Amino acid sequence: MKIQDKQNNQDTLYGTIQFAKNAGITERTVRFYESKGLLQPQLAGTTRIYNRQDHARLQIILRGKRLGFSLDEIKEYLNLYDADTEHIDQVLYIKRKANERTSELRTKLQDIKDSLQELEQIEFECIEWMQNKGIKVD
Amino acid sequence: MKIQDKQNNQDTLYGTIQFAKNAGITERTVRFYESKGLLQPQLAGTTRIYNRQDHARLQIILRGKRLGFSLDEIKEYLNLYDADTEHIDQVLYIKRKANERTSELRTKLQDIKDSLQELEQIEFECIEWMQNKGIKVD
DNA sequence: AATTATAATTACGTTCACGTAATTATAATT
DNA sequence: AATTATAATTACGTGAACGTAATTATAATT
Repeated sequence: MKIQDKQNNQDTLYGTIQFAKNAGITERTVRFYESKGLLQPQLAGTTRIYNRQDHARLQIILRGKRLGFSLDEIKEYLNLYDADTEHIDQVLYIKRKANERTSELRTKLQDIKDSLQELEQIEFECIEWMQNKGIKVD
Repeated sequence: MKIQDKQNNQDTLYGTIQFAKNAGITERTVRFYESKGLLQPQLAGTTRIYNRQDHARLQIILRGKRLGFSLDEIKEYLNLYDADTEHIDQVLYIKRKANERTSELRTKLQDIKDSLQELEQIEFECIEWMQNKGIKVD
């Protein structure tokens, strides 16, 4: 038996409202993400049921947003996870896309390092300014 | 004499079009940034003249955009640079803002590290898949 | 000075990522 | 079965960040 058996593996389930609240976003946003194909919760009749996988997906979505990716880009990223790899073409495609994303992230990583360094410099100058004025610094 | 003397320090100057082209953005975007107070080029009559400082500012703007900051946030960030620090309140404010920005960047930094690790894992699985199929990998 | 080219100024349009109801449908409770 | 509560479905609105002209003004050239 596989580790992740979607049918038998019962975990905590949530409705749309709780699912949204747990992540600190609105119901509207959750529905919007589903409408864009980023989330595909199970249906109990007409009501949406979100499980832990859905939560994990949402976390990836929110992380992507924090990094400035568009929802379309995030969708592509999610596809790297749940792609059904039957043909070699699929696997190669995923590998290529993963590498592309890696490059983008490395750029952002460098951007952040640069920014952090500048901020450190700014803070240093502030402290220096205060020391020159004879002001005690914590 | 100060190192950076804006009047006497002559460097390469550009008009709006060239300035935009150099950065790989449109004229409209440059004007838009000025209208939002992110750029303040010198005026030769009615024509805008951009110098190296302006270019540096633009690079910071674009970097901020790559990291997903809004133009308003970027504007705040730019203010940390050219704030005229006369009063202690000003300096403390800048120091605090710099620290806030640092925190945000650390979060993004962690987000990126997590993402990079996941991508590495995905790539690994792709390679593994291909090896299992007996496919040569570069 | 008249013409041409360059730059600037309105001003309306657009896409993304939702917000904000209002309405409708379904589920739960009495 | 009727009522109440919960969830889902339209549908119009919004702010950010520009795009895309069209028009106007300024600068450069002849």
